[in-house]
Amino acid sequence: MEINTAISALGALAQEHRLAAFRLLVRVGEDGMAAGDLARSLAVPHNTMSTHLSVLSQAGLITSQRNGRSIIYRIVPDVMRDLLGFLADDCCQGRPELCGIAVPGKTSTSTCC
Amino acid sequence: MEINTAISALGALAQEHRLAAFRLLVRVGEDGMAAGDLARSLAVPHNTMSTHLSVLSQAGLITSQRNGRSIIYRIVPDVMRDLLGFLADDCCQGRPELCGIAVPGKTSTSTCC
DNA sequence: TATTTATTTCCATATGTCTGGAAATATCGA
DNA sequence: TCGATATTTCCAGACATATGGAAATAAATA
Repeated sequence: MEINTAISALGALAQEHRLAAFRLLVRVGEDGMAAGDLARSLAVPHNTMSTHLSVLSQAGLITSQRNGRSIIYRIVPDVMRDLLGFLADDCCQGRPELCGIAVPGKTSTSTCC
Repeated sequence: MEINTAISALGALAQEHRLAAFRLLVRVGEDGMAAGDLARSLAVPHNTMSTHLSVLSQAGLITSQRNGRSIIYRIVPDVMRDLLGFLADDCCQGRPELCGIAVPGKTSTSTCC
């Protein structure tokens, strides 16, 4: 993962409503959720939520797809996985105990280190 | 990890110079690094770097300790580990394949799920 | 076509962040 | 005590972000 990709993903998640929306989308999985339902669920005005969703979208963390009058948002699993891998990467260069996570399929071994 | 802790940690890392400083501190490990050395290494003015270090510090990601004229900064491994766990948490509630990481010691099993 | 529903875009305001010059504080060595 | 070194704090300008009212766009339905 490129450093600028990581920065915009971290920045996108570093906001109360966006983090909440992202976590909700993660939980609902590939069914996704309409913009209006997200706004209602999180008690955020629709236009404000729309702005936040576009930030998450531009960071590549979610995608949108029109379905009739609604626009369905879904997470992009790969980007989240890459971000976790990116954050874990450094500590695994020499000091695995600092990160304490394992990333399957990262290399030949079954841990990130 | 509390949600506000996560937000400030994410926000602290979502900036070019801070992310670079943090990653450098992760790489040097518990030896840590002086504020001036960090500024020089990353080609950032000392006062600007000082501000960034205080943001990382307030987010709990690093700590400081005076050593003579220098102030040594070190990462706080637990907070990084907690943040990774926090981000991984949601996707592991039902959709482990989305997160693709394992957090040892998370529960009784050896993976986060 | 007109109406309702769903969402986005436009816009202005308020607030927060990034930056670096200059001054203040702290420590060491002479 | 003085000067040099290391770092922080203060400050102000430039820029970016968050918010929500109002209008615009898009789609379904009658």
